[in-house]
Amino acid sequence: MSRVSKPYDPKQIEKKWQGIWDVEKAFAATDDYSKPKYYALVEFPYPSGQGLHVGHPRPYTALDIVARKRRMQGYNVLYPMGWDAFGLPTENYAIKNKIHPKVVTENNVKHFKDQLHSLGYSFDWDREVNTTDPTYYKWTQWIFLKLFQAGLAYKSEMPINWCTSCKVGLANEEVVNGVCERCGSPVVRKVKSQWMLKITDYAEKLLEGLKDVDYIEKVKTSQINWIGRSEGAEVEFSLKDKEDKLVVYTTRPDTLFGATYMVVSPEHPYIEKYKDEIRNWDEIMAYREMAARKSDFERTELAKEKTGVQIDGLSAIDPVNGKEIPIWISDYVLMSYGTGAIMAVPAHDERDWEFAKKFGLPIIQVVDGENVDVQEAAFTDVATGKMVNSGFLDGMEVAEAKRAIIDWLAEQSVGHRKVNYKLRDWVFSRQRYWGEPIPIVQCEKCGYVPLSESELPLELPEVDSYMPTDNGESPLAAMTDWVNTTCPCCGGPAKRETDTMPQWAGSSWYFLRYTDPHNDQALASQEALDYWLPVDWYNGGMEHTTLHLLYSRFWHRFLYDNQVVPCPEPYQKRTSHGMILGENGEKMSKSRGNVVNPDDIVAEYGADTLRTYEMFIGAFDLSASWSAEGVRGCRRFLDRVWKLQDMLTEEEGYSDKLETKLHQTIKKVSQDYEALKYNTAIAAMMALINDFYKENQVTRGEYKTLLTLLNPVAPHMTEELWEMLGFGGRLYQTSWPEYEEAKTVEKKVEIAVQINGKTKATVGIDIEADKDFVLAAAKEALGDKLAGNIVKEIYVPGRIVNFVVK
RNA sequence: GCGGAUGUGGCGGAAUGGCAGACGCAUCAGACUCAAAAUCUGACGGGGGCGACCUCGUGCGGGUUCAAGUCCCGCCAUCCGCACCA
Repeated sequence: MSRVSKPYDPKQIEKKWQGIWDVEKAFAATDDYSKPKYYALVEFPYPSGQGLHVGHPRPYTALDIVARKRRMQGYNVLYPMGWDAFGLPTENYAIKNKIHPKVVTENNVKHFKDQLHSLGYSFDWDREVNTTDPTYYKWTQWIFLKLFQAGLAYKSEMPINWCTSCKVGLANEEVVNGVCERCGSPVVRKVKSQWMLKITDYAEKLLEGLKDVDYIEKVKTSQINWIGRSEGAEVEFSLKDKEDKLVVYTTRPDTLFGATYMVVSPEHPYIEKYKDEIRNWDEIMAYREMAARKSDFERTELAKEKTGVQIDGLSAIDPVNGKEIPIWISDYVLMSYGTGAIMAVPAHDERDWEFAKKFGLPIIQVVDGENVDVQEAAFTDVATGKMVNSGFLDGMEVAEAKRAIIDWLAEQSVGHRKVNYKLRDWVFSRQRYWGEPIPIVQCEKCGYVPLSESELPLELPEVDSYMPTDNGESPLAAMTDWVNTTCPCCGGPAKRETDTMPQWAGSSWYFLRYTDPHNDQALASQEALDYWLPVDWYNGGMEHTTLHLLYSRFWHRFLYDNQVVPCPEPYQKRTSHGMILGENGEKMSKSRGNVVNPDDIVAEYGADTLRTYEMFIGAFDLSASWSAEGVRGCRRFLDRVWKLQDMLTEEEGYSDKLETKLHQTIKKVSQDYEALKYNTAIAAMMALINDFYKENQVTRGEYKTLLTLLNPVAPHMTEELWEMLGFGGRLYQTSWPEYEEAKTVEKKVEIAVQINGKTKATVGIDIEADKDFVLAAAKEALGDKLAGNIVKEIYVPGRIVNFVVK
């Protein structure tokens, strides 16, 4: 009892246990497929030159807790880690410092791995993957070939950001306020032929698949909105005195009688086609050039002043009433959504209304409602309005009118029902060096020809310069002896594709590789895929909710359709973590000077403290600000757990006084670990040890339970205590503690006694007490305060009594 | 603009519609110490009262309910993403 423990020394303890776990291969997933499996996954990091950020350990610790708990519950757990190592920053660093990106990557990976290792994660390091490893990207290329063969990869003219001074293509991120980040010169959109993946063919399947998975609601909503399914109609407007039709997509075909003009995107092909008949060509070209300088985001901003130019020389005919209406160009219409042309109904669409007001175009009301004046504001309510000025639609409700007009359009062969998606095809080409080569050659005779599987991996050649060439081609284009090859089809001369794949490629299937990472015959064996898939729990950042999550679901679904993987959806459950901000509540960044390095925290307080703090910092799915004081508080908690050994008694069971509390804590911690509520789980353990301190004693049974519950959060110190105190075996191999529901219930409770909902007294009762007894006790407790007529008596067992008094 | 979220003490944050502020931090007081640190114990939303107590209080304005931080309607403010950063 009076023994004084040696001080808690995380540095020595953590190193010791990390070594033991490595030697014992404590956390290796086994290939014993008869055991129940659990696949926990966190997004693998991009190994940047800055090293680990304190944001990384948040999700890694959270799922480490789940993985460790599952192992203690008898599961065969797969909790892997790897490197998403292709990418722009590495390439830019390599260019600047004249070091091969492969070397930069190797160094960064080593640094990251050391850092992660020092945090004691239970990753199965034997299954580490790296997207830049040719034995890995062989299969990335293999999947691309499958997509190509299925007709889902195609070439298309797409705009890239083009720096007018550097003469290179830029990523969106490298364009700041319309100018090049490096040199400050204007950036324009330049059209280039690029590889595209037809993710739009999978829009419906990707939407459907969401019904069967357990994603947190906001993630599901984001995916649904990103896919952006809408139902409407495609309508053909004839060009006056021309054969061609101008096709528009609209969700409001019911308002066709109100169309007073049309707007096409400045890039619309008809502008070129009818060049000779356009009388204000110079004006049109000037506008187009201006639009090319803006991003889609800037172009479609509603708040901004509308701009546009009427095409002088072309006009359209409204199919419902034969009226001739003018055609304008404006930058808020994008070629990438719908058909690149819209019919404008200013009376019932806000953007059209603003445009019409600015340029004095007519506004014709076709839906009527109460107190509606379309000259004052657009009327967009579809639920209550009735059709007017619309010929045969007059008097119908909007929904009814939609159906009627679509039927009519179909009868007249000038339109049809159409489902449209906001989702756009995936631009899969990058004019960069540090990415997977696209395994395609272009032959003059045979066109685009895929390499055969036996030629994979197509490795990146060594080049002298990683700079993109000044004609917008990838650096690979300068490697003539690599580029010039023979056609696998006809044996004639051919050229290799010089664009590389985007970083998204490698990360779209990495979770499959973890199941069987060393397989050289397939991306993974059928048995491994059948056993491990789907991923049971995948956690990642909100910033990956739309792109990465959707891209990887797309690839997975495609592989399922091709019988490569056993299930249609890759992830059974998806959660998201919040960001960790600086002490000042702002995003951590070098320029703000508020960056915290996890290494410093480990050195000063230990990995267990860092892990505990990051879990305690706040609600897991919300952003939270760093607090140096808060870190110290968590270290103090661990110190208090450590010093409990001085209060240890010989008893193996729970003390009578704390038995209920122990059962409650086991229940609370077990449930909270599953529900992303790590902060309240830790709070519950803090409250428990506060009770031990009050009693100034802890039994062996109680201490064992506490150490087991805390082990997933603070694995090193709990394992050390377990060994020191001779609790037997390894803590990581111990089973998870059980609780009895009946023993979590407090026998005596204090309940609130209210009058008209305001608490006036409290009364201690036995939980078993019946209603009449409790009401009587409550009345007694209130005494004189209970005056007037009791209208109603409410008793919520174990909670509250409320008297409604008049 | 489109989409997603958030708003509770001095601070981070707890609260299946049922006693708002668990747990932690900071602060203050006490114990220990020659002293400090560390540690242990206690107090800790605002206003009022010597006091058992009273009263106000969860961004703002309404509403539903015996009872609202929680549900509904309307605002305000802040943060994040937007397809070539990952």
